[in-house]
Amino acid sequence: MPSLGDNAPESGLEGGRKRATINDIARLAGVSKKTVSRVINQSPFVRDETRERIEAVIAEWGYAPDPQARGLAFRRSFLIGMIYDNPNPQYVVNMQLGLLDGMRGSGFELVVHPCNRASPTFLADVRTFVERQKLYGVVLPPSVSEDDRVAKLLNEIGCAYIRIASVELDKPENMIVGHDRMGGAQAARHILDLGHKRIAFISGPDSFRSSHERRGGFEAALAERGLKLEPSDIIQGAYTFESGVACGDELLKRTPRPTAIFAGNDEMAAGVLQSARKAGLNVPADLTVVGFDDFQIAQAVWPPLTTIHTPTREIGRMAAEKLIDAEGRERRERREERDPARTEPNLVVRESSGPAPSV
Amino acid sequence: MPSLGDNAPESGLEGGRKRATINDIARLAGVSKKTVSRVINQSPFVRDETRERIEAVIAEWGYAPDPQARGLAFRRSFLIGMIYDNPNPQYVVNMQLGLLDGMRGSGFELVVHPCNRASPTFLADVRTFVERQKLYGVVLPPSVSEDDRVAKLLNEIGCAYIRIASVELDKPENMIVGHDRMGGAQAARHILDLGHKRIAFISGPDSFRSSHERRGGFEAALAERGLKLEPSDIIQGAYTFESGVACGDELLKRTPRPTAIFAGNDEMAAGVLQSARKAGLNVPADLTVVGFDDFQIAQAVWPPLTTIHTPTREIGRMAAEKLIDAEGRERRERREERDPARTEPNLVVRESSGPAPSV
DNA sequence: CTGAAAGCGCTTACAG
DNA sequence: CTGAAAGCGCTTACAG
Repeated sequence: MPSLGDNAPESGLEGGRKRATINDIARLAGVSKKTVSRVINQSPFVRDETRERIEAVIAEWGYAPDPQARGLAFRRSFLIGMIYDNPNPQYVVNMQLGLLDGMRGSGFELVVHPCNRASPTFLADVRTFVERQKLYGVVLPPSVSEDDRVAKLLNEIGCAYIRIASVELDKPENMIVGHDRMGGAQAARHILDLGHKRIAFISGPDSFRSSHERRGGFEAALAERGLKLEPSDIIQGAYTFESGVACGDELLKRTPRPTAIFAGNDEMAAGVLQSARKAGLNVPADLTVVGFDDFQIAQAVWPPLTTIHTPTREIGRMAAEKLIDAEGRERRERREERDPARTEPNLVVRESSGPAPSV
Repeated sequence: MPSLGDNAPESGLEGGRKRATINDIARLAGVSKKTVSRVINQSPFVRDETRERIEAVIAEWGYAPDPQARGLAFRRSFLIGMIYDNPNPQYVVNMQLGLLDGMRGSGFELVVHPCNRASPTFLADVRTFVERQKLYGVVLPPSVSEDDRVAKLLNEIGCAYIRIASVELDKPENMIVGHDRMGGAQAARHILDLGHKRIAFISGPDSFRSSHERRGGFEAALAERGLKLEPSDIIQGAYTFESGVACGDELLKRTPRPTAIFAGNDEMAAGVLQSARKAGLNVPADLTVVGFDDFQIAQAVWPPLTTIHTPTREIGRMAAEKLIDAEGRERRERREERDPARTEPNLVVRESSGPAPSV
């Protein structure tokens, strides 16, 4: 067999002009195109000897089926959509990278679709997007994932989907569940281990499930050690830097002041740092601050934030694999790799947390 | 004409089961599908009366041509690729949003393709991506945009492309040129206006054109006021936070110390802030720090960074429009909107810059 | 296990 | 200005 590329069409006289089609392969292998189609689609109903001959021709010519033609015949494209409204760039990029990791070598491509859940045409837009592109499937990160109307729509139009969320909102085959609750508990234990008693929590917006889960885990772990947050110890932010500053201001003017603040995400924690600086407080000597997510901001800020690292990219990879595998693809082996621990959050201790001040 | 959606197929007995095809529209309008195709493709060779009749049927049934079928016949998809290796999440997300802005309503979709320019299979990968998906066109942000091999390849395989870069590297129709040079000059003038004399510059890596342009603009504006940077006043970073810390450490231990540092991007400027804090220096009293980009980090850091805002999203919008319009689409009107000033960088003064210390 | 026919939903020549 | 035929590169029934 000639080496690849030696007499591939690209190097011939008509260099790169035309790619081989299923008809070329069929002719060259002396079979019908239907049989070539069978080996492309891994049908078991092909004699080994025939399959090998066809595969050799395919390899020799560097043939790859046209996804557009295949899609037209299948009535379904080889496109996977990511429909999202998460405002954090790093989350978005990490999620995209993770999805791409899971899609690598599969022949699928990723189409990105930011959206606005508050728009009156939101659902119609999603529907148009999915139907017009005949999407193979879609991945929904929070908070789109938390919108049952979207899941209902997708079910109606028969589009495969994976919801990424911090609680099991749907059938297991449609879910990748994060462990925000566990992360909240890790934060609580860390703060408790440092000896803090006056502890406050800045939650994210109510509309995010993660917000409730992080809080729930935090409060549960506190309760395990006999500590209970008063309603006044819990204050609501918006997952933004500015809201972190505002909540910090509010909390730090109190008497007695909390000695530790757990913020629902890094941006708000960074805001608390800002607020503490304005108040002339020293972190971590006077105040411990713990964030959540471990995005870049956690390290760019001073002091660098102790935070809960969440494996966004890994979760994305699992979501894509689940979507693709769902249809009975190979690479079942990879399942082994899927160590659940890899999707668990973990505490990263940096310099914004320290022992409770001995008052 | 019945109102849209009233007796559209979705609401019929076979609710949502089947979308109208070109054949349905042709039959309903009493013409051949070729004529429907003509109105879809805005051919001038259709009698007005015929066109209106067809358009009415199209509107009534909410018909939209299948991009996959159209792509197969056209031998070209309605997909636009973004091929990039820029490591900054905010840049990537803003660029994606800008491209999407420019594509809105056009029927095109965005396929993202991060890549590694150092990979031995890099060019082959790009080629496979473009050819297999029969991409309508691709947008190349830096530093992929600066790779002439990519442009050459794209020309060879006849794929439309737009290079986004800080210098005119290609024919105008293939370029969106940023104004990094102007931004560098703005930084210089600001620092000069504050009375600084001992000024240092932290450049990005040599492999980024923006790095040279920002420096070039900075030095030129300095020269206009009779100031010249010594080679030792220029130090090279890597556009990363860590490199900013390292360069800051290096610069701040000198005697005499610079009173102002212009860093080639915000991340490095944030690093300098960190370094200054370690050295016990007060910003801006002892040291002025100016960044470039105006990404989120510029505001999260303390003190908030004076920096050069670059309109990444707007540039992305222009790139997408140029790619699509290039093929002779309508919306020429929009051209008017294209105020060149909107793509220019501009100085954002925050708290990291102040008058030169009176030593 | 393999193939000939028809079709997916469009467009490109080619006529008229 | 309009249309009938053939084709884009695949797959789905249906035979054998």
